[in-house]
Amino acid sequence: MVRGKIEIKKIENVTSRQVTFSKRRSGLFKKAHELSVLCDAQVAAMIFSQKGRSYEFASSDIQKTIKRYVEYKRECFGAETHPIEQYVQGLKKETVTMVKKIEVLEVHNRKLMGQGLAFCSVKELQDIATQIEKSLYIVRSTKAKLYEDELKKLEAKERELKDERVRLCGKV
Amino acid sequence: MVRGKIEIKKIENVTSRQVTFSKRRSGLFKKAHELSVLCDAQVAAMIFSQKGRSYEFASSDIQKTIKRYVEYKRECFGAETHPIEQYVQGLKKETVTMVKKIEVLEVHNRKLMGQGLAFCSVKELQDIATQIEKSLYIVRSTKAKLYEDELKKLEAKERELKDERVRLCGKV
DNA sequence: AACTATTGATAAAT
DNA sequence: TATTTATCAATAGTT
Repeated sequence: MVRGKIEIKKIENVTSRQVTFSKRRSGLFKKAHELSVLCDAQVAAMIFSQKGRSYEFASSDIQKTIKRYVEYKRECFGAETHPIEQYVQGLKKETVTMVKKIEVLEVHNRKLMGQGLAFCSVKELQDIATQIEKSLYIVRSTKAKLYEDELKKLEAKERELKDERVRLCGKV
Repeated sequence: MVRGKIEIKKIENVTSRQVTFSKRRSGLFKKAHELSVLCDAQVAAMIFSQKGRSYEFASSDIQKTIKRYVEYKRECFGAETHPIEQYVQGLKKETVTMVKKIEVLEVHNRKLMGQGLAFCSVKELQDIATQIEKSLYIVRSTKAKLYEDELKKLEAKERELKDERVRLCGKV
């Protein structure tokens, strides 16, 4: 460009590279600014040095510019560029579904507990009563069965002990 | 800049502005590219025309560059710049809570329906039976009350009709 | 889209 | 890092 035009390839001399970086960086930002003013455009430029230092220029708020860019990209490539938002949408949907499910369960539960019956029709009350009667039958049967099983176990144990006693008496 | 230097302010002539936009845009991107190569830096530039058309340059993947920028910003300003992540965390937590709630409700529900009693103790079965008996009592009472109310309403109606008939007979 | 006169950018020197 | 200077690059206005 000057005093013997330079080749566009990495400047190996560190000092020289740093100087050039500083100069061209401000040059680029100046150009960016001029473009934004002259043509009434929104311009943003971001530069990261090797060392990770960050420099930026934005004709208006850079956050807005980036947001706008991202939105533009989404329009181009569809939703798949934004897994986070999709994920959030999914979570929200799931939440709504679960809230509904909880409501249904609670209502059902309350009815089975004999609560919130104020606005039930006779038919509904009959259905609930029938269900509860069935439940009661099952629970009682289960309890009875459990009793029976435990009783049998005890009887078996008793027999065992009796046999043991007989054997022991024989030995003595 | 040339043939009478120009002032840096919005070019009012539309054609002229469009031409300048096109020229300076490519100029800016060229400079951006040169900077990235010469100084081994990561450079990104985004331009939006008035019309909303988007142009971009990136020395490497622009998504990466933006991501890097955002990460850099977060480091500067702390987590509060990322309400989305917090929001997602909140949603997740809520989801977990609801899942647990649903499980509890379903288990309770099933027990009240006489299901999943296989591993209940006698004590538990007794408690469930008691609860169900109470429920049954409430439901039956409610139903009886409802019957009674309806019966009263019908009786009232009947009386009304009878009175009506007496009045009509008198007139005739 | 191409040209060109002129300003602007900047590499190297200081 | 800042200034200077000698060149090349960019580009406004013209064709």
